[in-house]
Amino acid sequence: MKRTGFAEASCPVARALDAIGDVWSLLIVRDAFDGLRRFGDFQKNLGIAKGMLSARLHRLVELGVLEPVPASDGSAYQEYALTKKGRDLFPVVVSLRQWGEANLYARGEVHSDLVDEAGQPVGKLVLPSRAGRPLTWSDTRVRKAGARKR
Amino acid sequence: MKRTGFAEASCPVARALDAIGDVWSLLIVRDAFDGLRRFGDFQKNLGIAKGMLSARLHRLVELGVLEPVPASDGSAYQEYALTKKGRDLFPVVVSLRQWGEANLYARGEVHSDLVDEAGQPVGKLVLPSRAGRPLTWSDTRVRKAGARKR
DNA sequence: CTGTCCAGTCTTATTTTAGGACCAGTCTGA
DNA sequence: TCAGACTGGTCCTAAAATAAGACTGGACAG
Repeated sequence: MKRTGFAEASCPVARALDAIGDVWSLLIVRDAFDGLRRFGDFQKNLGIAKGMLSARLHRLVELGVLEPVPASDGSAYQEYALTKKGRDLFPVVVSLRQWGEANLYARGEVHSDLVDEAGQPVGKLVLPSRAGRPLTWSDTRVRKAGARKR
Repeated sequence: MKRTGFAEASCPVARALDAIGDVWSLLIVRDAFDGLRRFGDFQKNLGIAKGMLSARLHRLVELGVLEPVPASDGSAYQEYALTKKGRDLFPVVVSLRQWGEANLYARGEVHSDLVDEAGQPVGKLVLPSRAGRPLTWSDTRVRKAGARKR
């Protein structure tokens, strides 16, 4: 029997990880946010094995994160564009980036930066309460759904 | 020769994924936010193989995401508590949760919810510009560091 | 046409993971 | 107090995922 994974979990975190919780998928999405669209561009940029890339792209298309579109330069080739569902991953990529920046670099070590149109570094992600007050981990808790599995 | 992974990448997203970009690590962290602290509790709740859990916990400790602390109930056993670095992962877990909620559930399907102390559902994560204006994916770009690898 | 580029598929070797069996200290209650 | 259960692992094996590269067939440029 096949292992189900977490695709049916009642916890959205588990489901999300089941869908895109591997290194390559998220790196592909990150590159897509940077404007990459072609198989060869992803492959070159990531150094990923072609079979892996092929499988990941197909899975992301199947999930509705990417969609195949005709090449923007008029050639007969194909490109992969982020869908709405894919663009919705923006906060995921940004949160990983901010955690990495804050916790994984030695002082003085350089890294790429996320900036706005004016070239200004962006602020930190904020989780607002319904009333607009910023919340931290200690201000929140998870209210479980009825189901047993998480 | 050993594969280096992305531990030295100049892109913080790649480094972050190299550190905690696997399903189990993030589920463990999610459970830690829910208050779980003991080996057996994680094991029961996740249904993870003990060897895997052991390896993951040790890695998270080594990374400084968790730290081993004496059991809070006075017994001789050990617990694992989130460090500052671990608590910094809060936005990562929340962003995954929100993406999952919005994109992975059929209408009417129930899931657990993140609520504040008053029991109110929380708002969506917001990325503010330095000036405080909310930014979306199309308002930002990545400014590369000097290095070649990403 | 010919050679090169693009976007894959297929194959094989290696690494990782899942699932259990096993084990040594800790605690509990009869 | 000591038998049995609980805790927190380690170790083994089988199965699955991944890396690396050879191979392929259509697109395109000269």
